[in-house]
Amino acid sequence: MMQQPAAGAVPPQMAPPPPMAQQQYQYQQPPPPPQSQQPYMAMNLMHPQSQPPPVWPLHQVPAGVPPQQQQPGQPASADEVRTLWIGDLQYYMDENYLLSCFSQTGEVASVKVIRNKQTGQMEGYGFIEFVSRAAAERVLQTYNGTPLPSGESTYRLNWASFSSGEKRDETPEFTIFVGDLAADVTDYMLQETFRACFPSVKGAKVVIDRLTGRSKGYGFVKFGDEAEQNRAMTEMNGVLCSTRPMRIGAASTKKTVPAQQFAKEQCVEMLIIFGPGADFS
DNA sequence: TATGAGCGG
Repeated sequence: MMQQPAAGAVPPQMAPPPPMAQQQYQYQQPPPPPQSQQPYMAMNLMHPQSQPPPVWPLHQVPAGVPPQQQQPGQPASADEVRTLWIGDLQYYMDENYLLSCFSQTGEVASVKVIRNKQTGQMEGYGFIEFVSRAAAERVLQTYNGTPLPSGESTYRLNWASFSSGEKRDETPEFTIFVGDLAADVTDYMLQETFRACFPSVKGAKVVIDRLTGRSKGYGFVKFGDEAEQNRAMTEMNGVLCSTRPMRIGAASTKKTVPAQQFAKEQCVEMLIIFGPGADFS
């Protein structure tokens, strides 16, 4: 059941990586694109009503890029899992924005950003359905961890769990806390600062104040390798990121501890469900 | 300033 997508295996036919991948760091804080001049609005996708529909149907996907050929042997079937979950979205990243991010693949079937039912405010995550599982897989492999067009954060993608059951990436990760960050440090800068020395870096997150949109001055870096995590704790402490030396600490609480801890939690859950006298033989 | 983490219909 633990079938992970092959890491790093990027199919050669994949469209060029996301728009900002070439621009390594953007040191100035890029303001959210104002509604009026967003490039992604130039897609004839404006809905006649004031509220955009929650899902853009396939036939409305911009015609700029012709859809890629279906992979031979991988036809889209009704039950095939082809939806990705996307997180870490900023408040202004709506369906149009997401669509523009992935439109160059020509393989987006629908896009949905989740909103609060009461307030209508976006919750910061959404779903992207592709025309095939292969297309979703390619996007997951090539986009995940790369900067969004805005440059301020990185794509956080995973298989959508509702329809996919086991597909979510549950590989272990080891997280550190990074404090004392300069105000202009982005997810991507933080990630690349560490990745230069530690290839197992899986991602980085600068914590943003949801109200002000500004950095709270601290963040987290995830490693795939525990030894690198430990090494980074000492070797990167005091190292400059942007204009200030970072202060590194252990990330507190759960979720840092993978496999073993997970198994333990499962056991506890079994105990709660079946009681201490249960016979599992 | 100092410890995120959000999976719908």
